[in-house]
This record gives sequence, structure tokens and C-alpha cells, in this order.
Amino acid sequence: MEEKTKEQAILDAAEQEFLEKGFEAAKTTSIASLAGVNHAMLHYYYRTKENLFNKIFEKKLGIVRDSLFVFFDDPQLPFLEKVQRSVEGHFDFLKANPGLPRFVINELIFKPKRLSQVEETIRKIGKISLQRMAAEIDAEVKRGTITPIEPVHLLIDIATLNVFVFVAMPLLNIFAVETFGSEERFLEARKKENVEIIMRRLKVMNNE
Amino acid sequence: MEEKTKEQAILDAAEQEFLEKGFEAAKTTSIASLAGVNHAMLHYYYRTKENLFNKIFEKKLGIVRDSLFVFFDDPQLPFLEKVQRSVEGHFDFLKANPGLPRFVINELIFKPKRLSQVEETIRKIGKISLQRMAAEIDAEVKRGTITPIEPVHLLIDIATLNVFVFVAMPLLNIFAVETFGSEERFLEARKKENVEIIMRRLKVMNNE
Amino acid sequence: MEEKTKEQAILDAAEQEFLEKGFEAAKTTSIASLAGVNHAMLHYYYRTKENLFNKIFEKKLGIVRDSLFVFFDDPQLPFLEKVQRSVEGHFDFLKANPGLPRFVINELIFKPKRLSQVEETIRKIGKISLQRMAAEIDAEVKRGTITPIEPVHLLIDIATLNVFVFVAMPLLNIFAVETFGSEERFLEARKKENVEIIMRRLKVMNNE
Amino acid sequence: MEEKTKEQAILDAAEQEFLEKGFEAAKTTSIASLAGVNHAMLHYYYRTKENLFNKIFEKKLGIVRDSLFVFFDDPQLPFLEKVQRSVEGHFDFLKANPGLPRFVINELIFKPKRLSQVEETIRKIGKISLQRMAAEIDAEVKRGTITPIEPVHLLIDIATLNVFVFVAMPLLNIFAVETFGSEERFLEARKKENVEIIMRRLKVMNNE
DNA sequence: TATGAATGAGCCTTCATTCAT
DNA sequence: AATGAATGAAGGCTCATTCAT
Repeated sequence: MEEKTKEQAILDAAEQEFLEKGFEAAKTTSIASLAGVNHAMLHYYYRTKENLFNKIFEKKLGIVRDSLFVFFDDPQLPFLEKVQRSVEGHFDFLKANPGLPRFVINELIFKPKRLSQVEETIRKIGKISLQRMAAEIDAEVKRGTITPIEPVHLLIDIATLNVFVFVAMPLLNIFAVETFGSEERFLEARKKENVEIIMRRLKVMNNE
Repeated sequence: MEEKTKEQAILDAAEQEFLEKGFEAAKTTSIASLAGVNHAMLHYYYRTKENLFNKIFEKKLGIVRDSLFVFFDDPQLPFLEKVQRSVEGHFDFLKANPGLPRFVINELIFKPKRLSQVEETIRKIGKISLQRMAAEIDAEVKRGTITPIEPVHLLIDIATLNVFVFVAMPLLNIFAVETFGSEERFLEARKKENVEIIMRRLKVMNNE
Repeated sequence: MEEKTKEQAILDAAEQEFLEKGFEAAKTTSIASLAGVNHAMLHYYYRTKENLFNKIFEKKLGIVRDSLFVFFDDPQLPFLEKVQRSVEGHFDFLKANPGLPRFVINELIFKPKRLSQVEETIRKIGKISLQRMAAEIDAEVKRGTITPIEPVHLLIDIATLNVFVFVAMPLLNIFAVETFGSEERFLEARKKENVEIIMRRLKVMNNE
Repeated sequence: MEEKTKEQAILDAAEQEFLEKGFEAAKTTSIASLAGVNHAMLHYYYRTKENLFNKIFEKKLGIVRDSLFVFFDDPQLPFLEKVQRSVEGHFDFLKANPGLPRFVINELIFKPKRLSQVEETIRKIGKISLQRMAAEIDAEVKRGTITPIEPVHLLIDIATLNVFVFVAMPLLNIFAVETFGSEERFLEARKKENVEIIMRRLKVMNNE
């Protein structure tokens, strides 16, 4: 069996520690002992806590960035199906990376410094995505298949509903288990609810 | 004019500091100097940072707890109106307390220790509220005015959509200003969108 | 008997440590234990090592700055006497502050950063002093009482000969004691020699 | 073309680093990377930083030791010429090795430990040189060509005046350029001044 | 010889908390 | 009640030195 290299062990431990506690509350000594290495090793490989953090941060940011738009790129699918798959795909992604939302909120949204570091990138990506969505939405509205909606609102609706489930999980767990039997079952139900509410937001209703 | 007592001044300063920075990043020295009192006074009155924090925490928690259910208690209003007013009222409450969501997320949701402190309280309040909502929803469904929904999902939908706007505000600001002209205008639009999406979630559609 | 305040004790200990070892080699822990206080006290009063150092540095610099020109300001004395008294006075000053030259050399001359901090001050003071000296020297030369010399050279001659005795004292001690009986006797003789060589530099000789 | 051996490369790099920064501020990692070798090699060859330093130190000390007495060994030259050439030769030597004085002062004079390491050697060499000088001076004085002077004083005069120019160069530069046009021109002038003041110290004057 | 990795000691600094008055 | 002073624990980081290969 392959031994994990210490450099990697530090990185893994750092990821765990930073995701769990955030930058300030994370201690390099904890990371080191979590990785099973001498405290100085951490600085040997990554020089500073900040440095080590950025390694984690950038990696995670890239993952998050990509997670929302993957299904919108498929030209074959009908629009509503794209949306549904996006909601589901994004939900599944978050489920597979449960620590991520909290990390991004803590480090990206709550820290002006870090946000401004990546603001330009976010602006660009957002702009492109929104323009593409706007075009598709316009076309669908004209064809009468969906009700009008500002693209940025749709995006926020989806992201919000999905992300917050995982952010609030510790709190929701108080009710989830006794109402749904298990966290797993709750998440299934919640995923359906998110699809449902988004679909209903888009579909044309009686009186429209 | 009444001089504010030192004990109170510390409390106010602590509230400001804790809301702004969270428990770890808040410094007792900052709180003291913000309150205009000697650093040692803070410990004289509240003994530990933890202790002082809890005073703030419990107070804030109470406010948050009440904010969601205020309109549900009005027996006069028709159900959908109750819901609409709840969404709007909750949104306005958050807008008036912009630091609150971040604080609660950071300190309550992200810290197992604190959560377990108040878990029982939350469970009780939640149970009662959910039962009441369930009864009303059932009645409405039977009357054919709304489509069925699990009460806990409705609650999560509302809370999520409202709260997250304010949590994610720094990030959303990147797009808000250039799309809506100002943060203020964005928030107006967003409030409408939240009402819209919740209403649509509840209304009966064509094919149902 | 008055107890020395801890703040002062730290300052004194710092002076001793910094003069003896220079900024880098001085340790805040040493200073603290030398002052008989807890290590954290040092930071309580002076926040940083750099800060504490600057307190010492500026004080010493002021003293050094004044030490060379004190006798030149007396308008009553004949020029050669002024020079003689300056040499002697400067020598005595250095003798009373034996650690000073080394400190100034180490911290001021050998560290570009610190030098540039005070460069402008030094330039101004130097300029004024040199101009005054130049006027007096010119007058004396015209009266035939001294031989011509560039003022800056005279200044360097005096400063060099005096300062270096104390800088090199540890080395000179190897010979001083066995040649002159004691360090004290050596310094007396050396002071005379410095006066002698400066006077001879200025006096008019046979063939001039 | 001969490849420089790694052992030698380390030595050269160490010389540069130690001369430039002194023992404490010099880092073994810097020396290694300056030498283009692995950090551990340095310890492989020289075991400790101290050890490596001593190699440099002793070599430099030998050079310095010899630099002052070279012209005194020439039996052909008349005494005053010997002195003049010594002053000039020593000055030129220092000019060619500008880092040396600072290094010696820092490491030899300011560090009791190092001084005591070489004290005996210095004592012996000094004694011999001084005795030789004493004999020559005595003879010259008897012949009436020079005024009496204690040999050790003459030695100190010369060494001091020459060395200090280079020690204080950063400080002197503040005035040198604007008074003499360039550092080069200042050094020329200063060399003449040093010869002048030493010669005048030795020459017989009017009233003697 | 050579090297990447590893270690331990030490340094500066911050901070919550306590003490003496 | 109030305060300046004091303390201990901990954190991030650097560096000379050693180890394993």
C-alpha cells in the first residue's frame, strides 16, 4: 500500500481544518499534528499559513465555480430539463462536498479582502453565464413555455435553495431526523422540493 | 440625560463587536475600548469572554426565533396573505438587522457546542410552529386553495430565500449594482421575487 | 529607597542589551529577564521590539549629535583653543558613554534603513556646522595662525581619532595595560595624543 | 575551464555572506543557495555555521594583520618615506577590501569570545612590530629628523585614520558627494589628508 | 558525495484573564 | 467599582542541524 507523502498529508489535514474551522480558528499546530508531522514541516513545505490556505481556497473556489453551470452547457436539452438537471446536479455536488458552502461563505463572502481578490473573475464568469441564460429565457418566454424571470433571480433562487440546505444542515438536523427518518431521506425530499419550487417558478400558470 | 451604565456600555460594545467579527475574532480589549471602559472592568462584570458572548447570543437568538412566525399568529388573515406577509415581514426584519444572519450562521450553525446549548429550545418551538402550520395547510389543501406541501419545507423555503440574500449580500453586490442600479433597488426586486416564488409554490396550477 | 518602575527597568535593560548586542542579536526575552519582568510586560509597555529599540536609538542619537559641537559655539575662545577643547570634550564624552560608538556604528552606519531615516537631519546639522567652521578657519588662515584645511577633513580627523579609541578598546586593551599600566592611563595618554596630532595638523610649520 | 569544487564554492559564498551581514545575520541557507549547493552539503563539509565562519575569519585576519606592516619591512627606505608608504599602502588595501573593516570590527572587536581566541597571536605580532618601530623611531629622534612619539600611538593614529574612513563611509557619503563631487574624489582627498596629518605629527616644528 | 526531509529549540507577539491597590 | 499592571499559554514562524537514503 502506498504511503501518503507528508506534503500531501499536510494539504489534506489543512483542507479538513480550514473547512471545519475557517482561517483564523485553524491552527498550524493542529494541522501539523492532524497530518502527523512536525510543526515545522508545515512551514517547510508551505512557508506560511496564508500560503497553505490559499492552496486550499483556490482549489475549492474552482470547484464551486464550475458546479452551477455544468448542465446549462448542453445544447441538446430542452430548457426546463436543463434547469431541472442543474438544480439536481448542483444539489448532488453540494451533497458530495458538504463542508464547502460553509467554507466559501466564511472565507469568501464574509472576508472583504478575499472577495476582492476574486471579484473580477466572478464578475466575468457571472456576466457570461447570465447573458447566456437571458437569451435562452427570452426565447422560451416568447414561445410561451415559461413565465418571465430575471436571470439573476433564477440563479439566486437555485443557488440559495440548494446551498442553504447544506449550510443549515446542523440546524435542520434537529427536525430532519424525526420528520423524515434520517438525514439521507430528508435530503432526498429536500432535493425534490427544490426542483419543485424552481419548476413552479418557471411554469406558466392558469391565469397567465 | 441618562448616562449609560458601564455594564450596559460593555454589553452594547460587545454586541457590535461580536456581530461584526464573530466570537474568535472579537477581542475583549476592543470591546472594552469601544465601550470606553477599562479592560479589566469587562471581566469584573462578565468574568469571561464566553460569558459575555452568551449574553449577546441568547438575546439575538430570541429575536431571530420570533421573527419568522409573527404573522402566522394572526387568525384574521387568509392563509396565502399570512404567508405573503410572513415572507415580507421576515425580509424586512432581516434588512433591518443585516449583521444578524451572518452572526447566527457563524455562531449557531457552525459551532456544534453552541447549537447543542439551544437545541432543545429550538426543537420545542419548531414543533409547535410546524404543527400549527400543518393544520392550516391541511385545511387549505382540502379547500383546494393551495397545493400540498410539507410544512417544514415551506418554512425552509421561506427562511432560506430570505436569509441567504443577506448572507450573500457582499457577493451579490458584484452584480446587484450594475443590474439593478443600487443595492436598495436590488433588495426591493429580490423581496418581490421571494414573494413570487413562494406564492407560486403554493398556488394551484393548470394541470393539478 | 525608591523602587524603579518596571517600565523604566525594561527601558534600562533594553538599553544595555541593545548597546551590547545590537538590534538583531538582542532578544526580548533577555531584556525582560534582565529587567526582572515577565516577557509579556515588555510588549505591554512597548508593543514591539522595534518600538522599544527606537526609543533607545533616538535618545542615543540626540546625545551623539550634540557631543561634537558644544565647544565650537563659544565665541570667546581663540580658535585653536576651541579645537583643543572640542577634542578633549568629545573624548571625555565618549569615555563617559563607552558603549555608544559601537552602537551607533552598528545600527546607524551599518544599516541603510536606519541611516536613511535620519539622513536629512544629519545633512542639515552637518551643513550648518561645516559652514560655521569654514568661516572661522578662513579667518584664521588669513591671519596666518593656522595652516589651511578643508573643514570636513578636520571634523573627520577629530571624530575618527576620538571615536575609534573607544570602538577598538577591546583590541587596544591587549597592549594598553602592559604599555601604559592601566586602561585609565592609556586613555589619558591617548587623549593627549589626539590633541597633539590635531594641533600639529593645524599649526603653521617651519617651511610654510 | 576548471569547475570550482563545491567545498570551495561554499567557502566563497560564506565569505561574501559573512562579510556582508556578519555572523548572526548570515543564514546557512543563503550561503548554500548562493553557492549553488544543497543546504545540507554545507554541514557535511563544515559541520557547523561557527566552524565555517572561523575558516573565513582566520583567513581575513591574516590578511588584515599583514596589511599594516608591509612597508616597514623595507630596510632601504628612509623612515618618513616608510611611514608615508605605509599609510598609503594601508589605505589602498582597505579601499580594495571595503567590507573588511566592518567585518573585523563586528566580529573581532565587538565579540569578546572571538577576540580572546586570537588575543595571544595579536599580542605577539604586535609586540614584535612595536619593538621594531620603537628602535627606528628612537634612532630618528636622536638624529633630529622626527619628533618623539610613542610607537603604539603612531600605529593607532595610522590605523584609526585609515580604517575609519571605510567604516564610516555610508555616513560620510552624505557629505562626500556634494563636497567632493564623488566618492572616488573624496577618497583621494582623504588619503592625502591622512598622509598629511601623520607626516605633520612626525615632523619637527618651529619651536621644537 | 549528495539531497530532500525532518526536527527541536527559540523568537516575537497576542490575548484572555487575574492581581493588587 | 475601578484600574494599571502582570501573567501564562499559545500561535506563527525561522533556522541550524541531523537523518535516511
